Amino acid sequence: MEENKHVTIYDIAERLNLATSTISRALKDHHTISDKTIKKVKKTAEEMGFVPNTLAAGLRGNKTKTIGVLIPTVTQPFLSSLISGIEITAQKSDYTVIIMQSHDSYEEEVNMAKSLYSNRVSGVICSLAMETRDTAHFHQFSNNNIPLVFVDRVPKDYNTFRVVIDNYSAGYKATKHLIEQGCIRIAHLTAGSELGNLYNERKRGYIEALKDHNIPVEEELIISLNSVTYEDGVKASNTLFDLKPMPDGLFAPGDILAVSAVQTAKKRGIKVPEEFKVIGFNNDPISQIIDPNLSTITHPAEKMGKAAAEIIIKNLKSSKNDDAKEITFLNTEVLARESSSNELLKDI
Amino acid sequence: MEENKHVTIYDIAERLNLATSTISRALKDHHTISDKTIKKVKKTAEEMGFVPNTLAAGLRGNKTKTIGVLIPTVTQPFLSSLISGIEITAQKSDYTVIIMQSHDSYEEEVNMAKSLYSNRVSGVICSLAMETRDTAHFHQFSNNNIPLVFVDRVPKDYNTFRVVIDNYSAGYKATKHLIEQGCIRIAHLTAGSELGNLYNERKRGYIEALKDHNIPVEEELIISLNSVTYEDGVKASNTLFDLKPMPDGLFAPGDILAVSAVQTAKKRGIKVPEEFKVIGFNNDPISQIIDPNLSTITHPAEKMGKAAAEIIIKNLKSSKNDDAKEITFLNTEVLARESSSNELLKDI
DNA sequence: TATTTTTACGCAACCGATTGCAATTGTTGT
DNA sequence: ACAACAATTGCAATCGGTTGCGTAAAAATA
Repeated sequence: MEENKHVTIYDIAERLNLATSTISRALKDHHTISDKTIKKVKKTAEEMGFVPNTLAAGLRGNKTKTIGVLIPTVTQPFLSSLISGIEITAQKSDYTVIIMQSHDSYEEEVNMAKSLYSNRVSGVICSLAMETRDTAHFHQFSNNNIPLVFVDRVPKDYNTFRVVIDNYSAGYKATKHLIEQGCIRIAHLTAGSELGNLYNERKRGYIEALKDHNIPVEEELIISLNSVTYEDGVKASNTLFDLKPMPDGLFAPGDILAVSAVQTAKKRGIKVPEEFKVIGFNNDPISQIIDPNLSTITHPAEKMGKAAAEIIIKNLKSSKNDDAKEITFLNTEVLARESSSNELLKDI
Repeated sequence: MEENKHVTIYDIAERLNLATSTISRALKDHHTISDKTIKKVKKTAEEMGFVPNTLAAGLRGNKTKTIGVLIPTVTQPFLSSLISGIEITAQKSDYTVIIMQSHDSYEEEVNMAKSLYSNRVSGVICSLAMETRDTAHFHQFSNNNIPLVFVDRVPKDYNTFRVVIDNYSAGYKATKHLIEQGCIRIAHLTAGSELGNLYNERKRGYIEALKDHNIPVEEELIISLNSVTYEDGVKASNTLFDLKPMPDGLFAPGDILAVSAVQTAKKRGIKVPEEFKVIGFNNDPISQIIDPNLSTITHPAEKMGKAAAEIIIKNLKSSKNDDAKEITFLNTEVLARESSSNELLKDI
C-alpha cells in the first residue's frame, strides 16, 4: 500500500492481456466491445483501484469537461448561490467546476482568465470584476470556440451569451412599490461602474418610476457610492437623514446597503417603516433576519447559475458554432416585507 | 483571428528555428539557455499569444500546482473566509485552487475526492461533510504521497495534517464568559456528528466550565439539534423559553443559532441581554449587524486557510515524506458584545 | 463450401510540455 | 594551433488516455 503508483489502463491491459485501446473503450461502454469484455475490464479496473487521469484525456481530446467560474468573490450570498446553481447543473452532466475569485480586481481577473485558459476549461462563466473596463482577456475563449457566458455583471458590447435580470425594470418595480406604500420623497443609492452597468440600470428604473408618478427627481436624494459596503452605506444614510426634509423612503440596490440604512435609522431614532421605508435588492439571507424584515427584490441567483451552466453544456454538445449568442433574462419580483409596509401605521 | 488553434511551443520553435526543449527551458529561465535566446523566445511567445497547456505539463511531470479544496459548501461565512485564506497563500506560490462542495453529503464527498484525484491535484484541503463516517476515500491521497490537510471538521483517527481550533477550550471560554456576566442557568445547543467532533468538544468545554464554577449541569438545558439551521434554532429556543425557570443564558455553538435565539427571544418579549444573555460562535458578519450585537467566539477562518495552504506548499517543496503530520491549533477569543453584556443593567 | 458481412479487438499515432543525455559551438590555456 | 572545457542547443523518450484504421475471427449469406 505504501507509495502506490497510479494505476493506468496499461496496467489493466497487461493484466488482462488486452490492448489499451480495448480498455479505454470498454470503460466507456463503446459498442464495438463485447459485453463480456466490458464486464471483465470494469471489474478489474475496480479491483486495481483504477482512476482515470483527467489530464491525459484532456490533453488528447483537447477538452476537459470542466467549467471555469470567474467571479469577484464567493462570500457574497448572491454569488455563492450562483455557484450552487452552476454546480447542480454541471454535476448532472458530469462536469467539474473550478472556481476562481477576481476579488473585483482587473489584474487578477486577467490572470485567472489566463489560468482557466491554460487549464483548458471547456467553458467559462463569468461575472465581471468591478474594476474591469475592457474585456480583451476574454477573447482567448471566444477565439477558440470555448463557450463564454457572462452573468449578472456583464459587458454590454461583447457578442457572447449573457444571463441577467432586467435591472431597469427591477429598479422601476422597487421604486413603484415604495410609491404605492405612500412614499413621496424617495432616496436612492447607486455605484459607478462602466462595464457592469447594473447599478445604472437600476437607477434608470428608479428615475422613470418617479417620473411616471409625477414625483420630482432630486439630485440630493441620489448618492453615488464608491463601494457597496456596509460602511459606505452608513455614511450615505447619515447624509440622507441630515437632509431636511428627510426622505421618507429608500431604494437601495443591495441588501447590505438597505440593512445599513435600517440600522442607521434605528440608531438615530428614526422609525422604520413608519417614518422611513426601505427596500433592498437581492433577498440575501440577512433580509429575513433583520428587524424589521427587509423588503427586497428577488435575484434568482441559483436559477441564473443553472441557466448559465445549461448554456455552456448545450453549446458544447451541439458544438455548432452558432453566431446567435442570446441574452437570457430572468424574472425578478418585489418581496414586500416589514421595512416598507404601511400596514403598521393603521395598527397604531 | 477566427477559429485559432492553441499556440504551442512547437509553433514557437518552428518560427524561431529552435527545438521545443529550448523553448520550454527558455520560458522558465533555465540557466543553460542564453539570455539572448530567452529574450527572443519570450518575446515571440508573447507575440504569438502563447499560453502553456497545463494539462500537458501536468501529465508529463505528474504534478499540477493545483490545490483541491473539498468543503461542505461555499455559502457559510466561515468556509468562504477559509477559501479566501487558501487562495491568498496559494496565489503567492502560483498555485491554482479548485473548489468542490460536498453539500455535507458523504456520497458527494466520495465522488469529488475521486474527481480531485482524477485531476491529479498536488494537494488537498478538506473539511469533512456532516454525513461522513469513514475516511477511506482519502486513502488514495495518502497512499500516493499527495499532502492532505483537514481543516476544522477533522477526523480524529487519521494520520495526516490537521488545522483546527481548540473547540474544548473555546466552549469553556464562552461558557465562563456567560458565568462572569452573571448567568447561573446556562443553556447549550449542540449537534451530533461522529467524525467531526467539534460540537462535542464545545459541549465538553461548556460542561467543564459549569462544573468548575459549581453550577449543576442540567440535561434539559442541553438541546441536541439535527441540523445547525436557523429553523432548528428557533425550535430549540422556544423549547428553552418554555422551561421554568427559564435559562438566563445560552452558549450557541454557531452564530446562526445564536441569532435565531435572539430573534425568538425578541418575539416573545424576552429582553436580551437583560433577561437572557447569548454568546455565539464564529463571528459571522451577521453578529455585528443584529440588534443587539452578538457576543461570539472568533474563528480564525482566513488564518486557518492560509495555514492549511502553507502546509501543503511547504510539504510539496521539501517533498520528503515526513511521517510527522502535525496538528496546528489556532487561537480563539471571546468577543464580548451587547448580547451578553451586564453593563446595560447598571445603566437602567 | 466459398464469400460477404459483422463483431471484436489490436496497432500506432497523437495531444504538448518536460528532461536526461548527446552534440555542437565558443572560449581559454599552453 | 590544438587540447580541454564551458556554454548552448538539439534529440527523442515520456506521461496516460483516445481514436482512426486495419485485421482476425465469428456469423450470415450465397
